[in-house]
Amino acid sequence: MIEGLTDGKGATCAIVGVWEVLGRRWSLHILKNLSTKEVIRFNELKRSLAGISSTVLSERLLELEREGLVTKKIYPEVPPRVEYSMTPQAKELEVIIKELARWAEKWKRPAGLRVATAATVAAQKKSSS
Amino acid sequence: MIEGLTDGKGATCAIVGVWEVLGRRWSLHILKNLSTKEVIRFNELKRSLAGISSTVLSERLLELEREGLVTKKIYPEVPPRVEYSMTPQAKELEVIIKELARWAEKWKRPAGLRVATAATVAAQKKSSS
DNA sequence: CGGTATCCTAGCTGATACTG
DNA sequence: CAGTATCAGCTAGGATACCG
Repeated sequence: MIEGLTDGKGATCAIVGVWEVLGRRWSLHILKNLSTKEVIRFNELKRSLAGISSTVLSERLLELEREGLVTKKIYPEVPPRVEYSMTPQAKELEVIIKELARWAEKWKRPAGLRVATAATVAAQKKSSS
Repeated sequence: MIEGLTDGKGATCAIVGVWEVLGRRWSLHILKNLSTKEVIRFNELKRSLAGISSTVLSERLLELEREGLVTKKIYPEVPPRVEYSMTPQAKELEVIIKELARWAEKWKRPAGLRVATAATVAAQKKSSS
């Protein structure tokens, strides 16, 4: 039984908030890139995420900040400088994500190899009847 | 540095496939409900997920099956019976999700309490200059 | 019972343009 | 540099209807 999700009563769901944010496109990649340096600036981050737009990056960062995973430090200079970094909370999360990555690696099936699906099973039964 | 994601080279990304599936709505809840019983039938599962439609449940289950997290067993009876269950792979994942849940619980901030955001920080600097 | 087929909509996403 | 504003396209998700 997985804790942290409701039993259908609509209660707490501690996971759900983070899950929604992390499930969004780019979130995980942003976190990954943040984990490579202590601090990182907006455009530096953007360059490292080939294909992301300022709009989306900015939005993702805001969401991550709201979830307490990212800290933003603004230097009131011209030109402006903003540095992003991971919070301790995010660093703990990183550990779990690494486990997840290990899990994914462990179970990764070679591309093209498919397990027998229910459809396959059904077909077998049908042809043998 | 989080492993399992590309370095921007477009390579492996073992996590990404699962992540896309798990990030979708209901996926986690389906997994949770599967974890409460050895096997579960379609409509039983549907009833336990108040609000989900057959369309989406079916879709999610197919995705989870493709990711190797769910097994489907079809009994060629009338009326048809289909049983879903978690794979060993999914049971290992469950452990990680529990850790994630513990993490979420640990860092959960009481509703309504907000950390100082960058906007707040900027405002403070501005008013003090 | 256990789905698929179809359609519709909200929201995410990204491109473009602009600003302090 | 570090964003926002605006708009357009697409897709995920859900409602409904139907089928083996």
